[in-house]
Amino acid sequence: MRIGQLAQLVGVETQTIRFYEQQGLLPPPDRQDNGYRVYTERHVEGLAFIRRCRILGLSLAEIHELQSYQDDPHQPCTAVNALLDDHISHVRSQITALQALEKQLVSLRASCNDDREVEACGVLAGISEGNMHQQ
Amino acid sequence: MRIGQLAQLVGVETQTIRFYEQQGLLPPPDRQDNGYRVYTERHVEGLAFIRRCRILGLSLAEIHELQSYQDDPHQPCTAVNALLDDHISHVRSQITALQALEKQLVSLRASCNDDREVEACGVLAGISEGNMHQQ
DNA sequence: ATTGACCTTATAGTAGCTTTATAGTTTAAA
DNA sequence: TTTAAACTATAAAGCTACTATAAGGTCAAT
Ligand SMILES: [Zn+2]
Ligand SMILES: [Zn+2]
Ligand SMILES: [Zn+2]
Ligand SMILES: [Zn+2]
Repeated sequence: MRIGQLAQLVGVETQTIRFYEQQGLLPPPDRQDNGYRVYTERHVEGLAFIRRCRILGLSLAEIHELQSYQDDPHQPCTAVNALLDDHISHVRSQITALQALEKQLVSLRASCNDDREVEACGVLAGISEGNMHQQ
Repeated sequence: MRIGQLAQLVGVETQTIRFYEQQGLLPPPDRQDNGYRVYTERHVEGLAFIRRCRILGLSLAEIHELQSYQDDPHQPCTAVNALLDDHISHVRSQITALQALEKQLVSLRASCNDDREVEACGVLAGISEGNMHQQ
């Protein structure tokens, strides 16, 4: 199968596939005489794996790490589990930070109703005053 | 005041100040004969405003928009409030997405205890199987 | 005279693609 | 058969918000 078919099958753009190949996440496929890439079922699986990892928010580096574990299937899987644990705590701290941010934004927004002039806008005043606690 | 003093006062790096100037967020200051930038109190306020906006998660484009409102102080402030509302809903949708993600990751993690081989790792199997719903 | 701290510009790197430019190949319609 | 659409290729730039590096000019003190 050629790159366009693979792209459609997995639901990515062709450039993304070339990009993953360039980044070492997808093995370089064979080429036809005209230089066109030829993909196999293993590439479909590999690409789908990458995409599902991306949907889970894993970075390309983390995906690369997972792949290296897959290449050595008789190791204990503690490292895989640890990678996921790290990622989960990463996601959790993002959530916490965003929730604090939301609170701050909502209280800022509450300091203005509409029907004012910019000059007297509670939002702009709130930002300009700067009695904010970081983070 | 020169760029280093401004940087220290507001708590950013000098390159960041030049970057904001280049991006049109901070007005170009006067120069000494030797080419050194000379800043005034207005630059201090302007830079502090930018930084507080950044802490609130506003993009440079959004900050630029806010500045354009400030330049026209007798307009009604509805646009300012609307910008903040948009930003809040943006933040909220990020939170929602991350919470869904966390749930997915936690359930994936629960499908493996340690003490398995990579071959049998519940996490890797869970990703490879691909019975995930997007987003 | 030379060290060190400061300033200048220009350029590249970060993440994960997307977009653009330019060009060659295949396939189908006219 | 010609030609146009659709596909492929590579290389390079663009996106965000900086950060880092390089190579050099300026200034005060030693
Ligand atoms: Zn992660
Ligand atoms: Zn307002
Ligand atoms: Zn926003
Ligand atoms: Zn496991």
